[in-house]
Amino acid sequence: MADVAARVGVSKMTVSRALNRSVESERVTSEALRQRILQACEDMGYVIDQTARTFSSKRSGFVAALLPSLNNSNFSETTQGLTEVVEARGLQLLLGYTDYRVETEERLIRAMLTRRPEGVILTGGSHTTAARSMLRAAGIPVVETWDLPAKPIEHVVGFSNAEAAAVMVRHLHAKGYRRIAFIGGTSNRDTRGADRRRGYAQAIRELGLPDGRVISFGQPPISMAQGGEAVVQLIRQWPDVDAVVCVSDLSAFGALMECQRRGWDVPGRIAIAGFGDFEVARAAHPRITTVAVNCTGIGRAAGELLLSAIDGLRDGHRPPAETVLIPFHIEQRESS
Amino acid sequence: MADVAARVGVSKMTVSRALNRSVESERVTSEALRQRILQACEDMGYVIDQTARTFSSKRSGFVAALLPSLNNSNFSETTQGLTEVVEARGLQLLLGYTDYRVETEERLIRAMLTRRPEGVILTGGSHTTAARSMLRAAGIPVVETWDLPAKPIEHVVGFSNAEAAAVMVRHLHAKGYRRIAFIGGTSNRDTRGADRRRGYAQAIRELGLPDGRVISFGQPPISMAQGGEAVVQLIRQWPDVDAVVCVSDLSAFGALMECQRRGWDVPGRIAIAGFGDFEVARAAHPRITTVAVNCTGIGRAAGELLLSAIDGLRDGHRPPAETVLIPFHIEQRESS
DNA sequence: CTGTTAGCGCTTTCAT
DNA sequence: ATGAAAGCGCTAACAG
Repeated sequence: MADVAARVGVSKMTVSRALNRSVESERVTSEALRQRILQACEDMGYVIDQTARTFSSKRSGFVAALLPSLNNSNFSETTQGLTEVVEARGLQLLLGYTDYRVETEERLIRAMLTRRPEGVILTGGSHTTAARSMLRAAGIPVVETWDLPAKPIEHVVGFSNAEAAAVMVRHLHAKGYRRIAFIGGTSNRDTRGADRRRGYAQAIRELGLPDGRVISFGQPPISMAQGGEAVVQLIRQWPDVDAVVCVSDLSAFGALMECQRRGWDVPGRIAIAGFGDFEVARAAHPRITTVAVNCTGIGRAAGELLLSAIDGLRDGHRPPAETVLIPFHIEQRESS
Repeated sequence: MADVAARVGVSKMTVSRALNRSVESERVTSEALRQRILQACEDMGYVIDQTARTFSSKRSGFVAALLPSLNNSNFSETTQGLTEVVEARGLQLLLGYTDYRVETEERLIRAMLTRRPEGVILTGGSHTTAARSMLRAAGIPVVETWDLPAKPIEHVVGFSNAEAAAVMVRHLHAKGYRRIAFIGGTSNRDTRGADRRRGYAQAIRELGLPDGRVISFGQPPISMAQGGEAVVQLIRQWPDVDAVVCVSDLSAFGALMECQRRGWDVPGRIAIAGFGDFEVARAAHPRITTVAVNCTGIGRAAGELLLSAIDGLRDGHRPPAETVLIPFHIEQRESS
């Protein structure tokens, strides 16, 4: 930077300001001078050292987003929306994936925080105590997504997974189904999955339908193959079942394919519903009834919430914690 | 750090060394003292400032990996393998996604480089000139994966996509199919897809089969829905076709479902083959014949190559560029 | 094995 | 609008 300054005939400070003009909107250098400086940087192949900048200014220029999985069209779309919003503001998005494990999430949060992100986006509302306190201590804005945690860390953009599953049960009930089962994972590692099961169970009770028809199969997130195995077990255990709500479209799809393999008509023998409106649910034959969420919208809203919180913090105040509800709806398709 | 040092009654430097003992394997402080220091850090709630550490030491402690998509089980598995290897060495993996666009990749590389990663993992062998020169200038190890670029940047872990597609064509030919088509995207944005098409075309020529039966449909990576539309167009255009190789399992699956919707028997009316051995190919009914690659193996090999290059660089020498070939094989299933 | 000294490249702060 | 000086928190290098 000193070399560039020398070449243009100004001080390091002026170069620094010219380079940061784009980030801050304050006008500092004359546009002509600024262009000369930028040109000189280009000519000399100079790029600012972000590590020194971060170190000195306490602003890292990045935001961390933690995803449970890198193989999920829902989270992928959310990330897309997040990227749009955050990069438009000149912040970089750095991703990590937790593999649906809170311990991994904790490790990642710790690692990310040492790099001083300006904000953190989490997926879900379930975190270790250590993770919570680290985030609190860091004093940076946090947004939890895809969930409606009972005790949010700060901001939230999501919906009630329990309510969504309940709505699906009521929908199937309205279509005339009466012996409605649920397929999900064995543990509560995927807390959104556990919430959906809870919502299912409650709706069943409220409607006075025969309950307890729950197949738990495999470590979440359960796979297509596990969905297939689960539906076989389901029909063996409760032969009278006429519909099944699956914890996700992936297991729903696995169940659907297994039914076809065994010659069980869907929805004639059994109706199948999924969750998430994954691509596979739209493409399958028959197309799978599912709960559709505006995934990109979650990302955008989370990004905007985070940005305004970051802005607030820079201006010295902390905006109050906000919760943005994202609507969902049932996509009624051929599988029910 | 000074406070911790004061409390333990040593110098800052000793604290620094104790904290870095875990990373470097050199033994510096006595274990007892080290434990006391670590305890003091814990008690005082002190965590090292990674940004200062990075700034001072020129070691960021992270490796950047760029993925084309966050919704692809192949890349997800590769990342899993990469994570294992890289984190075992105390390096953090920071992810970015390019959306299959070289311009986005270039922007990401620029942004990552300002944070001084110790190495970079790229997907594919196609990059902008600017990206290549930035990476070269950065002087850090680079590994390209999932491809066999003609002019690699440095290290490579991959296989020939063209050859893999050719092997699939020969496999179908051996099974008796003669009028074999190809479904892929319209542009060369997905270069691995373009390579596969090239391999297909060459194998067709070498076998003396009727050629030109290529449907290009939509911007890559082409979706399930587009695979479905493409197969309809294919059968309309060349009604004599008896098999189709799809650029990926996703489009193969879309084609398969569309055939079922229209009552075209698979593989009776038309055989369908995919690429990648995605979960959906194993779960579909009928199961989809595909090219299976050891995805996790690619990630592990890439990570190991990168680590040894980083080690070499720390010891002051640059290990010669290496290319690791990853084997692939045909999974013959029910769709052909 | 431990301490001392001197920065790393930038921005903050305070002048002008 | 621009410049000069003073660090940010840590580690490299060297000395003991």
